[in-house]
Amino acid sequence: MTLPEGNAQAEGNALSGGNARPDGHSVRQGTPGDRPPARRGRRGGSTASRERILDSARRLFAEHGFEGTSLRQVARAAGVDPAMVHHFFTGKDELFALSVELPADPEEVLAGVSSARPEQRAEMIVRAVLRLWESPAQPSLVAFVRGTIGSKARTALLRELVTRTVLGRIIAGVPGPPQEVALRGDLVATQMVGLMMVRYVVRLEPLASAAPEDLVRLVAPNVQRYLTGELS
Amino acid sequence: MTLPEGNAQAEGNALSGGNARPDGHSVRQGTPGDRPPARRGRRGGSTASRERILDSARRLFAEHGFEGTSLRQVARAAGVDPAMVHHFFTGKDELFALSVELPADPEEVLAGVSSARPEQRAEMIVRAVLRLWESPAQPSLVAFVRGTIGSKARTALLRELVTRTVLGRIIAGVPGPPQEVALRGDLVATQMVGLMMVRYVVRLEPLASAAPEDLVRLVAPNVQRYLTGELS
DNA sequence: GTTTTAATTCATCAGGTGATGAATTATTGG
DNA sequence: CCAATAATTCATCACCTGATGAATTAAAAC
Repeated sequence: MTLPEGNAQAEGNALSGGNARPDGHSVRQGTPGDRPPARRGRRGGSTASRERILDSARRLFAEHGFEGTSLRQVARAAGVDPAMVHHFFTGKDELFALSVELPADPEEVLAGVSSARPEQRAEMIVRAVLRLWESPAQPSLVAFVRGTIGSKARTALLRELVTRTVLGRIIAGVPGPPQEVALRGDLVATQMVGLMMVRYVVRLEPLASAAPEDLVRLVAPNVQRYLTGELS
Repeated sequence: MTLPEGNAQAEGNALSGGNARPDGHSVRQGTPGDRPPARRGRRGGSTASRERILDSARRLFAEHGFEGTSLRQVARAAGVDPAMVHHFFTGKDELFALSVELPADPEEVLAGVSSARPEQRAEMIVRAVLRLWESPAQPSLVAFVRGTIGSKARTALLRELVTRTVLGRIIAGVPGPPQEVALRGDLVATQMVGLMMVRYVVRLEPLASAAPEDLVRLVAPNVQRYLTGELS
């Protein structure tokens, strides 16, 4: 339960293997399974380390959450020295923020939603959310959820983000007293959050494998009721 | 962001403060703010340490998740030596399991649901879930969610648990082909999970403060559609 | 009243953590 | 060609982690 399945994927990088070591610094005789100690200094060719670190961070944060992921794990998965993480990023917080920051602008994802007539909005919302989560941003989003839910402080940030940048667009122009409209927005959030959690995080079958179009058909009517329907 | 707000609540426990220390073991001169080093040996009076540890564990797991919580934090919050945690529990895993294990038997919570006619089941489900989460079990449940979502492995356990002990009871007797019925169950899960997340974990307002009866009125119809309604 | 058992603390271990500063090597600009 | 800059690794630091074994004290059992 505690072991984080260390698959280091040691990345060959076969350059001219100069084993010459003129200074007897310290031969570092690790267990015989170690790879040779990786020449120092800048490498030739393309220099993709920064991106590799971000990719690994995304994957690991998504699997183990923020505190469950160490910088050394990230570095190992990226085939890179741990100090590189600090070379490219100021620390774990920045790394988390950059690998996990909302990988899509809500403004863009919900484009058109707030200008559509409220009576047709639900389908647009469901479709937009599914399109986002089916995109390459999915690992980042799962990471975002995992890292965010795990801590009370970060959950508070999420609350602010959702309230201010998402819900506002969803309920814009919905008729009714403000309190009631705000509640409608929360109810929509209820359904959408549950959909994301069950499909992408917990992955309940058969829903996790259902076709997006089917889900729109199934879920949108309920969302529409929350938005503009009778709440008797 | 990293500091876990160390409120140790140092618990007075004013017994006869014997500062006598016949053996010069090692005087342990900490920073002057330390409380005196707490006589050894068994204490008189009631012996509630085990429960205090479990309480603190629940609170901290709920706030910081599994890996975000250390045994020493738990011990400090409980006003107890860290070794006590290992005295009462075999390790962090057992502590987590015991402080966080589903604090209510699903069989009991969903009592009657599977024997009720499917057409009336939704209201019972919503009501049962809300009753559970409004009960004293709420902190444990939040802890369960936080600790569970934070790791892929534990999420898999959650998936099994939900599939086998919850969804089965919910969809028992619902007419239709098995695949479709299973999908209905997942859709219900979608709505209920979202409700719990938004109301109790993320705490979006005004929904977080709404009266349970209002929520039943608002949410149950949507759940009923998933269970037995037209899924056009 | 003595023995057994349980609760409590202390000291310590081996290892992991995030972070830093220096050394080494390549690329890039002049 | 040479200087500046960036990428990479190494060797650490101070600290925190989960865990263990022994010592001390009280309560329970007899």
